Amino acid sequence: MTFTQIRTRFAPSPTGYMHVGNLRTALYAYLVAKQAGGQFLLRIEDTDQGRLVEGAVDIIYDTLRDTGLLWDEGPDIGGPVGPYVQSERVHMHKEYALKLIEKGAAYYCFCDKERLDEVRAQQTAAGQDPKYDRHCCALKPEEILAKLDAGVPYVIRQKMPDSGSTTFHDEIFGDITVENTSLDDQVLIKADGMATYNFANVVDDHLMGITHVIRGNEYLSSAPKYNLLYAAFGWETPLYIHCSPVMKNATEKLSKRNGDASYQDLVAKGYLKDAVLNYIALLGWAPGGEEEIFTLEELVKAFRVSGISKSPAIFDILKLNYINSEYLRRMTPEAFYEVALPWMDKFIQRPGVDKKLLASLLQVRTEYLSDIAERVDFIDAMPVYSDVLYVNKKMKTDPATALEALKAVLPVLEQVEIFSVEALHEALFALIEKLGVKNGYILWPIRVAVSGKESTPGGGIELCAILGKEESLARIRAAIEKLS
RNA sequence: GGCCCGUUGGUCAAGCGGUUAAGACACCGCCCUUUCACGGCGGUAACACGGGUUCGAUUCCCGUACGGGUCACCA
Repeated sequence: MTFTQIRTRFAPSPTGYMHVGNLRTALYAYLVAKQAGGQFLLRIEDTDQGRLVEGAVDIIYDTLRDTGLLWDEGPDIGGPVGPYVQSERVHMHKEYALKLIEKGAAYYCFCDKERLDEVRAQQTAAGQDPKYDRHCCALKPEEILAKLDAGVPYVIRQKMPDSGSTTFHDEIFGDITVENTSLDDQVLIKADGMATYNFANVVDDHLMGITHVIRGNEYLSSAPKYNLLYAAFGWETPLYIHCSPVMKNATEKLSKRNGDASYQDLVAKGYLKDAVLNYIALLGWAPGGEEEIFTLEELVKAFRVSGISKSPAIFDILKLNYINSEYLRRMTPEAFYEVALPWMDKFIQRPGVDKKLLASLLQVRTEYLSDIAERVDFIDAMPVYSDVLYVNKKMKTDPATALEALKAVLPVLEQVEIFSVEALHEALFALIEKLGVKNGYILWPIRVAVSGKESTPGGGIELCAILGKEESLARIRAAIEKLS
């Protein structure tokens, strides 16, 4: 099968969570393909049967679908070059391994683990690099046949050149050259008949018409071996794009064990999926211009492989907060209300709270949805607070003036029928004018009296409107008593 | 340890032989404001180190240091 378009793939192994780094690799692969009008494929690499984790494939599907990284071909939807699950391609891998043996680029190996360990131990003790000693490479054809007939377990190894060097090109790192003698005769087909990743990915990428291989740079040092494989088959090598890892800090990669920055965790904390995707696109990639906020469609247009950086990037939750709050702020009030409602419901039990009003106040103050919790905690119950909160230099207030102000406020509020922002505003500003004082002289004490906090969503007027008449008056009376 | 790769402010990063070394986040200050936030304005802060090459190095080369990756019948 030949393809004329650009084809990329995301090829995760289903061994657990979807990390931010994985997701970024998927995103970059998607962008490279879509930008050129090509195809983005999903292939599940499950050749290590021992490490499979139940449900992991679903996490991959869900995450990709959730973020809009839709694949054109994959295990669930099929395609022209299936199957898309690596374990279902064993017969192809085996077939190609055999071809390699015919070409003299691979050979059977019957060494068992004990011998291998022993050889390794000796080499290490002698100060040499551990490397397969090619014990089975020297086997005569009849010896091989005899062992095969006898059912001796075997693997198939790639035969590396004895001399010279191999150069491969990476779009990010440039040309990298290694001495062939430093390459080990790696296993291509395992004793269980499955291909190793190192072999399967080469065969599958070729058979699937993959033109751009995008993956983490832990494969950088293996890449020369892949090129040797492509060369042995006489296949054209794909373009390589090896991405540096996303780090938790300067020395540790981001991982489930290290922290909580898996995609699922971030969404659970109330980060928007578009914001997460936007942020991770920026982690290790620089857009040409000043703009940093991109929809997926915009990323498709703006993305350039040349903008990917070589060095690892540290995941910065503060920057994610910023991106996320930017998304939140750009939403319509209605849309924000929709996403904020479940969180307000979760943290507010008091009936009668005007959540539309609250949402409008929360919209510019929220960084991620779960931080709504501490912003609204005063609604259900007055926190314990100190009277020093009444001290505000700019407003020229202190506990004494606050007591005075609240005593003046109470009768005025008692006269207000409906606690709407408009009605409260009118009544209180009339009082302010009558008294000839600064706004804050009256309003600051109200805020503290009804919330017990110095930072709240909205000022005293909004807070009273949210709490309603009965509760607001009760809190103000309690405050007067507390101050007296 | 061998091999491979990387290193610009606290973080993400632009830069690609001559620049006052962008921008964003964070931080600080000011303004606005019924606080915080938002918004506006301004500020602190960086080329890991040592040698070359060059009229001139953040940029090119070589070392050193630090960090990462890899040396599996894991991917």
